Amino acid sequence: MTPFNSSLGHFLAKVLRRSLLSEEECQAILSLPARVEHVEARRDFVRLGDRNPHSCLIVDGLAGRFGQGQEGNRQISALHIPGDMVDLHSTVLPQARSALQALTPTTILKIPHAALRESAARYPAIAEAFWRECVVDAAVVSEWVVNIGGRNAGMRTAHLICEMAYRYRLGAICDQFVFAFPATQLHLADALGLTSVHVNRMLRTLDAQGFAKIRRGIVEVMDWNGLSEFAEFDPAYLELDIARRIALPPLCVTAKVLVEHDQG
Amino acid sequence: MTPFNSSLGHFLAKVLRRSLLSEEECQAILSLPARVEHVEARRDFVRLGDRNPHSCLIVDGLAGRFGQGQEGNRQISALHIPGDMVDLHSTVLPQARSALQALTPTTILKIPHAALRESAARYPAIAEAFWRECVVDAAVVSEWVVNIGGRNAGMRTAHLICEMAYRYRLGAICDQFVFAFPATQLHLADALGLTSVHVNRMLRTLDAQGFAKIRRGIVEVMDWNGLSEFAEFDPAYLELDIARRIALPPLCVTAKVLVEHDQG
DNA sequence: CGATGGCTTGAGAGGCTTCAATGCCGGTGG
DNA sequence: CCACCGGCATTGAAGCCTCTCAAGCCATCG
Repeated sequence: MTPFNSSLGHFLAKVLRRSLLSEEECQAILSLPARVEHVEARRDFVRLGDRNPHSCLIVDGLAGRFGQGQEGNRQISALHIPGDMVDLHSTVLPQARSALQALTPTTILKIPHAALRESAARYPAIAEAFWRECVVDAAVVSEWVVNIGGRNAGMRTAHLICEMAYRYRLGAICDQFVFAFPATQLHLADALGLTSVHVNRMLRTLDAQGFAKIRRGIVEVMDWNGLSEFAEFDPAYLELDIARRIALPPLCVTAKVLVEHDQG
Repeated sequence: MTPFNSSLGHFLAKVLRRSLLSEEECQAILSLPARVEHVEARRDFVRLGDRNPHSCLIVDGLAGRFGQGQEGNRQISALHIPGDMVDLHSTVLPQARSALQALTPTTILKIPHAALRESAARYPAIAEAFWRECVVDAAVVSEWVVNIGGRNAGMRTAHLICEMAYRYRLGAICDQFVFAFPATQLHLADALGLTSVHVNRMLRTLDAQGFAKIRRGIVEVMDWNGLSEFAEFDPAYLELDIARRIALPPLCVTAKVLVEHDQG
């Protein structure tokens, strides 16, 4: 199994939490053609206005979506972690309305729109799954509006930490844990609509309250209950367990396929 | 032609600016089954967590999407005007993650998911068009993040006015014009992440600068160039003219159908 | 060892909120 | 027809949250 397919497996794993696919449909996703590319930190791999013939899947690293705005005061409107298809929407809307930048050295997989469209056309369930992925992404952005518009700096920061924890760990949360999240305080500031100075102060507060701390790209959650309550965090919007809630045919058939390819 | 279809025509008009559909596909949309419903001001017609079997199209009035948050400090994450299918995403993600509330007395059209899914299944172009509508909605929300997180109160307010002007007039903008936008200053405050007191001051400033004023739900733009430059407004994200830019087969065939039904 | 990038901390300024009071307008009931 | 009432707009004053500016620190790396 090539490394391509194991990355696609990571993507498929997320998709399968939200959509039920047959073994054949899973195979179709796993065998999508793709080209690996490495992007150094601070470089845009999608620029505003670009019309690329492919979507990008994050294999490794961290990427930010920068909304159309002035150069000064850059605002990040989404953060993308490994397994995220950052660009899936470009399949139906090719012209990029926001830039995508690697925040750390990042590996991406470029998947041709033609191939995505082909598998969507051939398997309606895949088309629906892709559509649903876009809808979930939108729900996350929508929650960012609530977060930035409706909460103060401390809660905002805590909420973002909660979201990233939940996404990195695919919902597997206990009271204390650690995870890698290589964003700088400047990145956090751009994502939260704050200054890096103030983000710093909020992080020190969260640490002092015993909730969580960040050191060199490693987040250490010391009190998940306290943190998530303080942030008013409700993970429902991340929709990481819909397939189970929709509960049509059982997930095990497709899960088998997934495991094979993850270990490959 | 029933009033149902003329409302669907308004929706179709927006869709056709972004997607190219055959005459038959337009017909399929126009003949979607639907039920009219009137919602009084301040009432939720979709509550958090609801699993409705239909999507809602705004026929008349104004609706707001309220993100999941505490009751105090309500944050609006989207505003929806006549012709908007506020709920299209619920076709693939039935459980509502945000409440929808009528801000003024509002008329909606409830369109069964079953019918939407059926037409999407039968006409792949319709599935793609629906998917694209969701993606455009997401782009708008994304721009709200940039607006709220990255601009100060004055620019924020101006930017929202620009966006609503552009959406109400479907991009047909001249230097001076008037349009109805029945949001109160409290609604604007909830949408902008400000207090109504401060929104009021910003509106008075915009008026004093000769840009625009709002009186009793009527926006009067006195200097579009000044206003949109002040707000750093770039309408590209609203994607109101993609079909023309994509420019595959000409639009005239479908446009004819549309006009017939709009006048019906 | 200097250069670089990120983190930390302080002091002062200012943008926005909070609290509070008044005015305006349309709707309603006597 | 008029008085009252409720929701919204407007304005002022005080205070806090966050920004700005600035400096110093620490780790990493060539």
